[in-house]
Amino acid sequence: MLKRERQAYIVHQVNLHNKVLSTSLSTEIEVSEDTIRRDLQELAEDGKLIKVHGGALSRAFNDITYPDRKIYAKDIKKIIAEKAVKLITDGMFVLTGGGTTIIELARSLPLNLSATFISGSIPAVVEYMHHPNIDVIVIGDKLSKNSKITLGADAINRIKSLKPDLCFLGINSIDLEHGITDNDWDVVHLKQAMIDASRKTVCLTISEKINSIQPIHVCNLDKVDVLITELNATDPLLAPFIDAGIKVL
Amino acid sequence: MLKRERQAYIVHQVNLHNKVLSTSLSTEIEVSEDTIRRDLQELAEDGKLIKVHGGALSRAFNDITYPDRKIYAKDIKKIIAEKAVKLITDGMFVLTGGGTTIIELARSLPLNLSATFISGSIPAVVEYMHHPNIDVIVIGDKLSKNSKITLGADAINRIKSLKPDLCFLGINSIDLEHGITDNDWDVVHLKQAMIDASRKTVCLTISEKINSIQPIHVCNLDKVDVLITELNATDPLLAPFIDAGIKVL
DNA sequence: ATAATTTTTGCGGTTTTTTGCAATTTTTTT
DNA sequence: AAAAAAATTGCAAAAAACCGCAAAAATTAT
Repeated sequence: MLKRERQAYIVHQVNLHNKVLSTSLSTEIEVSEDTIRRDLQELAEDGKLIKVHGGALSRAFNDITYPDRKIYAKDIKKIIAEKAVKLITDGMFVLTGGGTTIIELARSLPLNLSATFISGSIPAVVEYMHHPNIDVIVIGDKLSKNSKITLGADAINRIKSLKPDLCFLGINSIDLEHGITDNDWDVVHLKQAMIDASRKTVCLTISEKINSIQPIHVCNLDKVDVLITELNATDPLLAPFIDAGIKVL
Repeated sequence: MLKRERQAYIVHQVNLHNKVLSTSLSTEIEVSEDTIRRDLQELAEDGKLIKVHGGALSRAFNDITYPDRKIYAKDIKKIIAEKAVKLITDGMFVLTGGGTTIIELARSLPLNLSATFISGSIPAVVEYMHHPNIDVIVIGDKLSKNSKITLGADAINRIKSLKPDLCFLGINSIDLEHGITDNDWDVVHLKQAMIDASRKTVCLTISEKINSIQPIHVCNLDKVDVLITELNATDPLLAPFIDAGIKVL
C-alpha cells in the first residue's frame, strides 16, 4: 500500500469514527506502529487530524462532546434562550429560577426590553442588574452554595405572595409519564411554589434531558404551558408533549 | 478510551450537569479514580472546569466574579478591612451593608472563619458565596440599580426580625455633632433598621469622610460602637470620637 | 538499463507518558 | 473527637513515543 493511499485511508477512518488507535491501524494496514505514528504526525502538521497519545482524534471532535454532536452545550442553551426571550413583552413580571440555561436567557434579553424580573438566583440577579431597563426583585433567604439560589420557607412564602405573568424554569428531567422531576428536596419545593404562583410556566431544557427521570416529583405535565428545547418543534422526540397539550417551541 | 477522548467526555458532562463526581466518572468510564482526579486537575489547569473536593464544577456557572472595577482608594479600604475582620469570630451572625469598603472586607475574610453573613448587597453576597465556610443569608426586596443593594419595606421587616451580633456599615459621612448622615432616603431607613437590630454597630469609613455632613440623618454617635478608619487610633482627628465613647480602631 | 540519490520503512534501545496501587495526609461528615 | 471519604505522594509496570540507523523501495540521473 502506498504512503499516500495509506494516509488517505487514515483520514477517512478518523472522519468516520472520530478517533483512531495507532495499534489498530498498524495491524489493519500491516505496517509498523512507527510508520503509523509518522503518518499521524504528518497529517497532524497538515491539520487533517489531531494527534494524541495512542492515536488521533478528528479535528471536529477535539473540543466537543462525546457522541457525535456538533454544537456545544453553551450554543444549545443560547438557542433555547433566544426562543424564550420572545415570550417576554414590556411590562411583564417574570419569575425565574437558577441554572445555566436561565443565565443564558438573562444574557439574551434585548436591551430595550423593560420588565420586572424576580429571582432568588444570585448569578441571574447579577445579570439582570446589568441590564438597563429591567427592574429586579430579589427573593431573600439562606443561600445554597451549590445551586447559588436562595432556598427556604421565606423564599417560598414570598413567592406565594406574587402573581407573575411568566415563570421560566430550567429543568433537569422531564418525562411523559412522570412529568418534571428533580433531585433536591428544597429546590423541588421552591419550583413547586414558583409554578403555582405563576400564570404561565415555561420550562427550558436541552433535549438530552428529555425522557429522563429523577427521584423527586415536581409537577405533572398539565402544569407546564410551554416547553422550549434547542430542537425544532417538529422533532419527533417532542411530538408526545405536543399531544399532551404543551406548547412546544 | 484515549486520554483526550476521556477528558472531552468529562468536560461535556460538567457542562451538562454543572457538576461531576469523581466516583461516578470513574465507574462510568471504567478507570481508576486516580486517573479521573488527574484528568480533572489537568482540565482545571487549562481552565476548562473548576476542581473541587469530590469532583468538579462547571466554569460558566461558578465564575461570577463581580467586576473589580477601580475601587476608589482601594489600598486604604484594604487597611480598614483588615482591622474590621479581627472583630469577627467563629459562629457569629454578621449583618453587612453594601459599598466598596464592605466588599473589601468580604474579600479579606480568613478562609477558616466560619460564620453567618446577612446582606442585601449583591456584590457582597457574591463575595460571601465564594467563601468556603461562610453561610449566607440574602435579604430580599427590590434591587436598587445604583447601590446594588435590596431596598424597601420587605428588607427592613426582615432585618427587624434578626438579632445579629455585629453590623458592619460603610458610611458616607460622620460628624461629631450630627452623627452619621447620608443622602438617600431608602438607604437611610435600611441603615437605621440594621443599626437597631444589631447588638453592636461597626462603622467603616476612610478618614476623608470624617467631619462631613449629608442631608439625611441616620443616627447619633451613641448608636455607634466601633469606628474603623485607615488612620492610627492615636490620630488627633479621631480623638473627639474616642471622647464621645466610641471605640476607635 | 543501471547507477546514484532520495525517500520510506522497520528495528533495537532509550525515554516519556499513562495508569493503577499502596501508604499517608487532608478534608468532610457524623 | 472519631470515622469515612477523598486527595496526595511515591512508585512500578505497561504502553507509547522518540532517536538513530541501516535496509529496502522509489525516484532521478546518466
